[in-house]
Amino acid sequence: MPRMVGGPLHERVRQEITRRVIENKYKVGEPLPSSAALAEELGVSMITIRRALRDLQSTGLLYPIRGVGTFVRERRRLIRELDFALASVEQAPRLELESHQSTVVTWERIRNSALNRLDAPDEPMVCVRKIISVNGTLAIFDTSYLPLSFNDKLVDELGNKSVREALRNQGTRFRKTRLLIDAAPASEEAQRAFGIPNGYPTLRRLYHLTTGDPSFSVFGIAEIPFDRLAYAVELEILPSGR
Amino acid sequence: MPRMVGGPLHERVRQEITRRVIENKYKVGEPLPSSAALAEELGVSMITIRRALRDLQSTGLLYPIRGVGTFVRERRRLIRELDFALASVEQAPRLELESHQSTVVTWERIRNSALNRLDAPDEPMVCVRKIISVNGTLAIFDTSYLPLSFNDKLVDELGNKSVREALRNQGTRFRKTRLLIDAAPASEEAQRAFGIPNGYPTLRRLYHLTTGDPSFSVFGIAEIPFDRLAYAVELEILPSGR
DNA sequence: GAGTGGTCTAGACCACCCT
DNA sequence: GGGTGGTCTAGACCACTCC
Repeated sequence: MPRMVGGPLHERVRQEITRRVIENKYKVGEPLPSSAALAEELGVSMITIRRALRDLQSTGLLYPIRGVGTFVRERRRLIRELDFALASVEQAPRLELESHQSTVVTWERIRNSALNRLDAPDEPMVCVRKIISVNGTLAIFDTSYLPLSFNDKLVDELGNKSVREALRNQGTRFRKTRLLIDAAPASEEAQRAFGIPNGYPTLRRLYHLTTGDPSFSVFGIAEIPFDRLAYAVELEILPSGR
Repeated sequence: MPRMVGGPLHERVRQEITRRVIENKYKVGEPLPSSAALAEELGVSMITIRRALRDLQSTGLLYPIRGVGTFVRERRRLIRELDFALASVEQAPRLELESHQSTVVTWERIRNSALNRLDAPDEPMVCVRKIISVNGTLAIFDTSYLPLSFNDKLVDELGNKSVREALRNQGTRFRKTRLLIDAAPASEEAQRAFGIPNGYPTLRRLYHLTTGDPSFSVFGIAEIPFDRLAYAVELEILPSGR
């Protein structure tokens, strides 16, 4: 019954459902009508409904709970300064609550080929994987690689502090940070960590932290579901340009 | 026949096809076997094959050409300095070829709600939409809003130069730039512009350029398919922090 | 005309949740 | 038990490309 014109049926159904969400006919936290009900109401087959719903799940508008229903995802994105991670603790009081969860520490080579672009070495390193919540929302899946020998005290600290802080407590001082910011479909690990579907867009921050010692630098990737966080940057401008 | 264990069939098929692409069994520029051939070879229904192929299209690994076949997408991502757009023309010689295509200039309000986060005004402005190629690849879908009256010479310049350059030639000098960098599923406009499917991840740069005149500032969004471009940033570090 | 991918359909089975 | 979403199947039709 979506009287919208043009395009495949599943697309028109998708637009109709999107419209209803925007108009607040389908509200956050409440389930949509079931696929069967929607199929009957809109006069299309259930398969077409599922197709439309799945497309809307992969764009983050909806999420399914098996055996319960399909829900409207809440959407409010935090904004964080890109150099948030860089200012000293004293200078940039942490306005955002950040907690580090389910940290896993292993000993392995860098596998993620994206880090090649930062000239990451191909040697076994200490690998720290963790999920970071910001303001109570699971937001960041972080994998970092340290050129360290294991050290119980350090491993302990890595559990609940950031890598940067843990290393700072051990006397390491960083000099420079190189970042690559890009987007990518969620990795399989991120899909599991956040419960997001295949292909879900993520914002990534690839980092290379350097110290005075050229043999000691930290590499890593922070993977962030697109609906959780945005980075803010403020730049003064030289005379002109683009 | 994918003997991989666990998970739904379409997922195992997806992994099998991914493996073949990684191992270069399916090469860039050549078509994969047809859905029917894959269905027979792998011993699953064609529908399951199409499901796997569609998932791989939305992650950018494959792309379909109707009536011809499904192909492996070429993948090489350009890296650009985030402040590329900010340095003066003299100081940062443009290493990357950039061409501006199919520019459309209109008069409208800012519709994209993402720009609200940059405190964009709700008044009609000159809106410039264009597709920008970098090094010969369609890479950026740019929409910018200028608080201007129409001006034939300007509209002319907007056609083949960047907004910043065109305004510079009219005497405008920018002071500061606020940026938001995030990810998002491709907008419908970007889907059309780049021929990418619904839900395709994009990297976005939302910008607010300010001049000395508080009533004159430029807002805009640059939308970039995730496989085209990454932003590089280099930062000196204050004493410590995360 | 033969091959391709895209759409739409019906129907069956499963795993899961709630009551 | 009765609801939900998820998977997998078969089959038909269309639009398109290529020969």
